[in-house]
Amino acid sequence: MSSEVTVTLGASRRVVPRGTAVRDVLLDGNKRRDIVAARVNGKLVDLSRALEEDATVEPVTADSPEGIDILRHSTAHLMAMAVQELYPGTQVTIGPTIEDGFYYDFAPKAPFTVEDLPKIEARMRELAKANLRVERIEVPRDEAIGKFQAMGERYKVEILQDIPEQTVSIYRQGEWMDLCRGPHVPSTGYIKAFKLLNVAGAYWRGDEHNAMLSRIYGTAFASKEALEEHLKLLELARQRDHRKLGREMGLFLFDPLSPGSPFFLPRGAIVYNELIVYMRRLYRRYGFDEVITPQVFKNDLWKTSGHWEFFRENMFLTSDEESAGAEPNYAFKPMNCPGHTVIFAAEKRSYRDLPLRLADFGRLHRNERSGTLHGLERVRSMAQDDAHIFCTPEQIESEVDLNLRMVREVYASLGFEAVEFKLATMPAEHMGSEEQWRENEAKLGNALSRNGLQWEENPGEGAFYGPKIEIYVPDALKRKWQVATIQLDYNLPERFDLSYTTAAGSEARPVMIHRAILGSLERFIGVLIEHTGGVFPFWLAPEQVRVLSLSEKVEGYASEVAQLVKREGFRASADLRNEKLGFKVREAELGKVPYMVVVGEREAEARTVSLRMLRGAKNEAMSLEGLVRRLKDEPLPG
RNA sequence: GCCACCCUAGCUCAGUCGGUAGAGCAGCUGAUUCGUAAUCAGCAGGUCGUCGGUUCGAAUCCGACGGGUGGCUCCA
Repeated sequence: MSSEVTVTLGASRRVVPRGTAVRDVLLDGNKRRDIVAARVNGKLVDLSRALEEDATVEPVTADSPEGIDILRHSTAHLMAMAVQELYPGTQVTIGPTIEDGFYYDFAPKAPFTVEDLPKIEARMRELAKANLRVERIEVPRDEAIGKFQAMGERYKVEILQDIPEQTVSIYRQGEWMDLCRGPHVPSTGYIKAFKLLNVAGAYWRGDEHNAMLSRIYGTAFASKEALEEHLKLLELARQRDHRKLGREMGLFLFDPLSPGSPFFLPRGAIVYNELIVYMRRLYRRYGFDEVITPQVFKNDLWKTSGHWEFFRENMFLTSDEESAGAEPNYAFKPMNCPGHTVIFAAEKRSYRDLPLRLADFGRLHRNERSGTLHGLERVRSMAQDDAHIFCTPEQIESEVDLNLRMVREVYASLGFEAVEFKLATMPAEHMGSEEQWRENEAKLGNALSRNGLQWEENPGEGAFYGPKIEIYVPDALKRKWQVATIQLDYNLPERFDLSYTTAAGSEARPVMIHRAILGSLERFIGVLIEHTGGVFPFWLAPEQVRVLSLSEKVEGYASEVAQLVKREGFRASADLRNEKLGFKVREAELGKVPYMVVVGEREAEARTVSLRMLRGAKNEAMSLEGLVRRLKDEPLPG
């Protein structure tokens, strides 16, 4: 074995003694704090890592995606160190980086509160200033177990026991150490721009049967400026919160008398109904038939469907006189599917009837746990643009394709770019055989790939009756919400003993596909508000045109213009109040009315209007016919 | 449901050490008749989320409950 190794650094190549630290070839004596780690033969390593073989070495800077991740992870360690110093007896668990930051879960003697954060932050700053060396130590796994056991860190011991490798790495800074894969920044002085954001409860390993830990969220950036910018962005996102905009724009409200169930006000109901109108147009084109089905069903239906066994916790139960004060004998529907099987089974079906696509905007009620409710994005009362497709096994692929096309059309026309596709696979609690599940998962995965869509697996997240394609879009704070879904189901047809007559005259079992494109209209509207900042496309705007009169003298003309626009089928109003124009413009801007039509004596005289578009600085004079033409030219999707 | 926090006028928020509440906006009334993001003045509006406790006295301290916020979990 040679005592030297060849290092490739960009275009140059050098020979250095074996065991030379990455830092020495990369920094060459320069004090550069922007390089936090290195990539050696493609693997991320510490700057202190010794080169033991020929290698290509690349610097990882703090502002690169990998670099910022390392910086945040090191910040999480710094936080854990500060916490354990300040609160002796607190155990550490895990502290990963997440999008835009990091968190660390602790098992403290008493849960942390936000008041603890400044103190922890202050200690972190001291520790950063001390510029402690961050050292990687590799030890046999069993030795590490003994070490952490001695430290009383039973969560770390549990983690170690699940690690298959015989050697593990520990990172030490000062007296403090933590089990960690690394890499990390060379010393705590690298950590300059960070902030602790909030505290939250979190179960150990995400399982509610386990202990409740105390989680602290924070973030770190390569520079103070980048941190400031991020905090500003968070603030802007809060401005776009659909709950805030919904109240300000008069779209909906919530009342403690029905927690988690929105009241859509006249303006919000317009958005709601226009979305339904849009979907109905698509249904005609894509071949769906709309049905209207009951709100409550006897328990027998839910017992047959499996909801009684798998979904009862989430159902609102109710009774009629037959229950005679005993157990509730009815339940509000949480899903439309069982009701649709009733329609399918009501007639003798033939292969000629398939695919049968039944769409339903029926209201659904789900008793979601109180802590999960979140504005319009998680509600207890909702309607979906729901449909169930009954088809032959051979039709599955073309039906899934049809719905994927529909998903793409809808999200493209509404301007959503960040759409994520996932394939949710068999959950622990499920109906049907594993073999059937795997086969169906493959079918959905193939459909996604066939349609040229990027997708990831979401293991164990399928519905209890089948695997599903889930489509996610983000809200203002980048939280991802599932909107559309396409689910394969062999189980309900089995449970309801559904059948159709084949061409050969035999009886066969249909397959059901559950699907929604917008998903819950409530959630979709919530996400749409945040996506658009409340500035809806023209066709969805609750108020499309507002005529602003300049003075009492033109009241009549202003009303006439508004009437004309209304007769043409647009949602319009006239602001005839005795207010200054600037004030009326301001209110229309805040109300996000796309067309502001200003009329004064000049316009009344010439029978014209002065058009000001929302967020548009200049105004345009035009005839009444010109205005109507402009409105009619506004695009309508579908 | 669990952990932390919050709840004062329709909305956004002040309210010191425990001494029975205050602003801006919105609303109402009046004046102003106005050219592209806030005209002026006056009036009215609150059992301080609810219930209980501590105290001579509670918006303020403690507890329970309700609702909400951020997470966990669940899920469209």
